[in-house]
Amino acid sequence: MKERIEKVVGNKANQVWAGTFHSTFAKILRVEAEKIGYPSNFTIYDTDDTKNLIKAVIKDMNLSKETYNTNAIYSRISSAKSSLVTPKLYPQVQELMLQDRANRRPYIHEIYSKYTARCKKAGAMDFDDLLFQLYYLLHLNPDNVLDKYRKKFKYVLVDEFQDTNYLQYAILKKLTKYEGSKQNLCVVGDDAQSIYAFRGATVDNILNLSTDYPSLKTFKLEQNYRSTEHIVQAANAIILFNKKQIQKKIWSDKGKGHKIKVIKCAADTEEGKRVADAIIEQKTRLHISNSDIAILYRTNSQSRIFEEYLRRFNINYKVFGGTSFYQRKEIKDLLGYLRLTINHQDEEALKRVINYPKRALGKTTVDKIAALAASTGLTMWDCLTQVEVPARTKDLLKKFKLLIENFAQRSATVDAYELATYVARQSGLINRLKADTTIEGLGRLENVTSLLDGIKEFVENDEVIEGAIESDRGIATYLQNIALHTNMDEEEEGNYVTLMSTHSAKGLEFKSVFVVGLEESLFPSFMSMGTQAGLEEERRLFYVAITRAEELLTLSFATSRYRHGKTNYPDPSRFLAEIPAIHLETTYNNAPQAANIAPRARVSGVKRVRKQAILKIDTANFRASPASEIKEGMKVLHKKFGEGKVVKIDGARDKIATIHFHQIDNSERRLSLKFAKLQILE
DNA sequence: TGACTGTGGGTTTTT
DNA sequence: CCCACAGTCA
Repeated sequence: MKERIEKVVGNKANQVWAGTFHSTFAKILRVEAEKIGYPSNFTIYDTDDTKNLIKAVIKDMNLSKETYNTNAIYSRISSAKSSLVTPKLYPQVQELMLQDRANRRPYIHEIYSKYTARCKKAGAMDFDDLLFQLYYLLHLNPDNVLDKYRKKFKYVLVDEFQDTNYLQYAILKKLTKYEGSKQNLCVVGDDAQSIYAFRGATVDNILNLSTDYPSLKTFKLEQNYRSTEHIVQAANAIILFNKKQIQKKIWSDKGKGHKIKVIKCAADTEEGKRVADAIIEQKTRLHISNSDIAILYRTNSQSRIFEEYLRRFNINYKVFGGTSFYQRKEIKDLLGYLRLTINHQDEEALKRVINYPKRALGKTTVDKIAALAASTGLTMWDCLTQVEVPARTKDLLKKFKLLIENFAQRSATVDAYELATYVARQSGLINRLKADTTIEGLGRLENVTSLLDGIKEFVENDEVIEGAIESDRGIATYLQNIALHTNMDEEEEGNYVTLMSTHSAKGLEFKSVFVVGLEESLFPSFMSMGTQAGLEEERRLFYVAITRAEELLTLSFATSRYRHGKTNYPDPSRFLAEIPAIHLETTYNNAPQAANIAPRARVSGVKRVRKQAILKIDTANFRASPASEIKEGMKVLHKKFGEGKVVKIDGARDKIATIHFHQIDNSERRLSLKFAKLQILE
């Protein structure tokens, strides 16, 4: 998105804040947190941290973990927050209390309340807090912070508006709807593509818009510029099966195009092979390249089979989403140390690293600390030296505390990369990993190394973000970035087939799309098939999936599938039967006919916007020159942007150089000389 | 304290 | 099938 903006307005794009709701608000909170009683270096709890903390609270309250299922409680708390129900308010909302009582879980409000207190004590916000706390910041309006952001964001644009929830909309209203506001709000959305109801998104936000903004102007975008007619019409036909929808007729003038192909397979493994076969065929007969192809599936675990065959066929691919890099144990361990270093109160981080690598501080000791913390109201960190334990353990605890304090001291003087490297070594993590010489062990060590590389890259990114409140390269900002990292961030230059979940594919497009695993219970998922609303959301998801295709759409299903240790024999998805036969190349019940794709029919289309090429620069011979020697008119070399000419230098103390880089995209970039590593060429 | 073993349960999508 | 967790024993 930022790259597209830059193409239109040039370098000024730097001044635009563009990001997810979560990342944008986290950026604000990083500056304003202290106004609402959080430290500015607050931790962001991810789903694992959140669930672990909920588990701990349930245990502390001596409630049965069968009745109080962690996932159920989490979603209860999350939706309460997303509807602006505070822990205090919760017991007063009859509807919620009645539901809880009906489910025999009357103590949810207490868990919610204790959970919230623990987060606050730990200086931590969960994903929902980034919205919730921001709302309260604007609502309580200390130091007239509301005015500051209203002035700052004179124009607000929201994409994929159908996926916003009540709370996000409430925040938007705070920012754009007030006495004297120009109400410069522009939203783009499609109710047919609403696929996040499970996390609180509501189409009501679209419907309420004209009430909240009476001068609203609506523009219907009914022309599809992406796909050919068979695909568009099939999509139209499918969405008609939903009762709840805003009427519209999408059309395309890109010609009939290819019909939709359906592949029937005897087994999930065969599906992998047949899809790989079809990809080879498209590549050779239609000259489609890897980067024009995507395989979309309902669940991330389906990727494995396709990976296997793509590898076997030597087709380059990249899997997005799933268990992300940042969720791997070894990565979370190192991040845990870093989190604890910048925020000692972070309980989840402390529990994670206190005995890893082994320091003889096991369950008994940790339980004692946790109990003391619960009874005194102190944080676990403070209890490290207070808890009553044998003298030997006392020493070990002291040593651990000193270790972390040493990291913290060091963080004041070195950059994030040096700190992380130091922590990785001094904590014993590296040695522990090195001791494991299995293939997996080597992989884990490699992961840690590439995490360190990532931090290095982050530190060396010296471009000035204008209009940003801070352009911070500290470890706190780094941790925030990765906590809110989306899998779009992983997109990189290269000619690979894309493998991702249908959810992740929203907003993207490919010449050729394979939607796989079209079986009852899988797509639609058995989790949502039961209710009309659930089923309609699955159908919208299918709608999203097939409308990613520009020219070629292939659907596949298997009649037997191995899942959770058992072989299942699913029926084909009902969605297949909802596609009018006229758009299908073959009826999937019959044996496949010979493909009627005209040979050498070259596929055309707009090239997808890709990340700009990264210059290959000989980093081995790169030697940064001292900032003080950089003068206007000099020719300099930058590790990422290549050669450039210093156009001008502004500022007295914090000097900012405007440099014209001709190798990368012929643009001017403003770099802070405080951070910039430039080598003087002449 | 920590390694080891067996049991049992869940099982989707994402910030 | 895979993971988490409880219980056992040195």
